Amino acid sequence: MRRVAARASIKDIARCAGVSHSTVSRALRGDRRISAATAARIREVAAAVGYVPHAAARALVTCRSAVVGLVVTTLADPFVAEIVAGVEEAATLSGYSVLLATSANEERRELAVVRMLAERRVDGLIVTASRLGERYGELLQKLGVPVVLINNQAIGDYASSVRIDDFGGAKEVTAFLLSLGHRSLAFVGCPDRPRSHSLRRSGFEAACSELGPEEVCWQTLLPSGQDDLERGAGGLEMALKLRPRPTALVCYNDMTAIGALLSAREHGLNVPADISIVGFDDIREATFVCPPLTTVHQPRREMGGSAFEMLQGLLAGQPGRDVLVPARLIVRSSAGPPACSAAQLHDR
Amino acid sequence: MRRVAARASIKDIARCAGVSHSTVSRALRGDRRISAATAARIREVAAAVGYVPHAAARALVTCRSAVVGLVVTTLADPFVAEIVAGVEEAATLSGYSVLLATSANEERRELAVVRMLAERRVDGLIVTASRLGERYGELLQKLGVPVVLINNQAIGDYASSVRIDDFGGAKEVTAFLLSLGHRSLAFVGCPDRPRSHSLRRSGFEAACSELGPEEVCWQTLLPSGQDDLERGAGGLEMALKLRPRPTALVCYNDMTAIGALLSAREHGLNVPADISIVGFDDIREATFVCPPLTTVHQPRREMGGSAFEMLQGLLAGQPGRDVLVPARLIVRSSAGPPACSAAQLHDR
DNA sequence: TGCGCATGTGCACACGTGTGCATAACGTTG
DNA sequence: CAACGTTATGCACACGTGTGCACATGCGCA
Repeated sequence: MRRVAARASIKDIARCAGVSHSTVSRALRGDRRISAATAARIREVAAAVGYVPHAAARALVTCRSAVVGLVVTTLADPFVAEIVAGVEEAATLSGYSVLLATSANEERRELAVVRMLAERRVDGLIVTASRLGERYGELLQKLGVPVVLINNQAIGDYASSVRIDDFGGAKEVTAFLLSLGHRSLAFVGCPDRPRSHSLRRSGFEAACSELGPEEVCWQTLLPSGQDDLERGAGGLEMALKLRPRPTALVCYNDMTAIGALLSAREHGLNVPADISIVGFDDIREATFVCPPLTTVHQPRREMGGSAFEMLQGLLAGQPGRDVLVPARLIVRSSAGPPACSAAQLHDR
Repeated sequence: MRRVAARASIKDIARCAGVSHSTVSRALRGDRRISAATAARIREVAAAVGYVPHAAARALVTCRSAVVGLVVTTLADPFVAEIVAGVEEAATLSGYSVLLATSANEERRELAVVRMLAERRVDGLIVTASRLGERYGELLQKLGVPVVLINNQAIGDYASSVRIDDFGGAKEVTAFLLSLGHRSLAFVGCPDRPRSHSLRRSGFEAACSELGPEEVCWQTLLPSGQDDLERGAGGLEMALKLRPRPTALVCYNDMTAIGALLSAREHGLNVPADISIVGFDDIREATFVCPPLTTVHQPRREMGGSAFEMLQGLLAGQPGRDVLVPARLIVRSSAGPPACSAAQLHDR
């Protein structure tokens, strides 16, 4: 029971100021019942001894830790990292701290993570695009603490969540391609992420449907592959074999689009002259790839921020909501008008 | 004083099992003095009531929180994010949790961060490439807790730290360029980050010096600009005006190299045929840029991991060390042999 | 039987903070 | 002058866990 780090406590301050520790506690917390003179003296002593309140002790008695847990799949993904940045910023602004945990989509890690967060008695939880989201009901029960999901992939639950408008974004970028004159399009999908995949696909189809099947020809490709990059390359290969050959690819996300882009380059195709390729997410790489990617922007930082604010609302007793964040079209140069090329005419 | 979340405590278990709470505490912690039968019964009851230990209460009495603070400048930088991932992984493996804090290199934020970490009574602190590192002595005193610095930019202190071998990496990539036949080189620097800048520059110069000034011509460019991208572009502009014109640019980091690359493209120059460009860091963008960047790899994840292990060592009473992490040359296609072109001959 | 020892358990306190209630001092009013 | 309200403070307990020490029990041995 030896004390390792001997920091001044309110009892020490009380002794120095000649009052009881309760008076110190109240004075430092700004209780108006303490006389101005006493409060001033106490604050003076506190500053003199370098008093730093002990969060754990306070948490013990108040049953509030002022800590939120943030569970992500992996921080290696810059997409996730920016969401984390948004959460951290908003949390700090409200006097909360962020306990970071990585699930890596592994069952064992997830279990350990939940256990850790339970032991630390976090006030609330934010979970991004993880499998954990699927079992959020279980989570809620286990931790007994409000949970907010970001870009949750589980279909059909009605937790509090912040999601990008997958449908609207995909529809908008597809409409953009149609307005450029494209009449044969393909969607390169990613069934691993069921919810956003089906929503983006629906948005793609909705835009095409508005012109009608006699006017425009569209279909969905589901290439297999280890990661998005591979699937993108596979999507391009599949597209090249289609007749009529698509003049534009709407890819599930930017990494898929970049995969398709690199593969197109290998096939000696010029983007966008020979084929237009668009993505979704607007990751940093989209700017540097050549040509820069036309895509749909997700305001990741803001999404992290509003997730925290929603969590704060839940903690204050407000009901949960399902917030849809609008997506914004970013026009760069990977999409252009379809070349009325010999190849294309020939294909017909 | 109403309890919000009523969780079972060891006292509840004690009541159910008909023992004292001390016995429960000892049994759950594996104290051998408790008889096997009692311990088994207690564990059974604990599982039945869904007991979850209260980390804050334990921290209060043991004076150890099993939490480390991790201070970063910004998570928006994927470079930083991967270090965070490495720290988190190692910490979790050792039963520690990570409290994340962003300083944004702003004085006010830093103050708030330190205050927060002090209140939470973190056991130790890891600081990455921040201005905070410069005042680590002050930090140490204020928090009274071991600190490990990653890629610290402050020159001349001897804290525990993990650093990439800036000198060795820059020397290796420069030697590679020389081996390709380049004889006129420029280093595009970034004086904002004094320590790594001067070390990389020294590595560059050391490699060149080995061939000697009569054999090879080299110099350092210090373009101004808002960010690395701009400085890279500026570096290229400056290089184009030099006589003899450098055939290869060694850039402070990948973002600078990418800036130079994009600018070269705008000037109608072919990389690497007209000019070779290499970077440092091996960020993800380096793979996707066109042509893919030859660069020096920093094992960020591993560096985060060893920073945590060092911190654990400090907590166990081991002395601080200054670990230099070897950098590895990554050959891609932004560097090639210098064209013995008309332009170059003409310039002489 | 008395003594010493090993084993198992409980008592009581500690950690630092917050708060309901009692109380003391003081001023106001009937 | 007494009753009462207001203001300022302290007492005592609570939160959940860990641990030094005392103590009870049982066993072996002189």
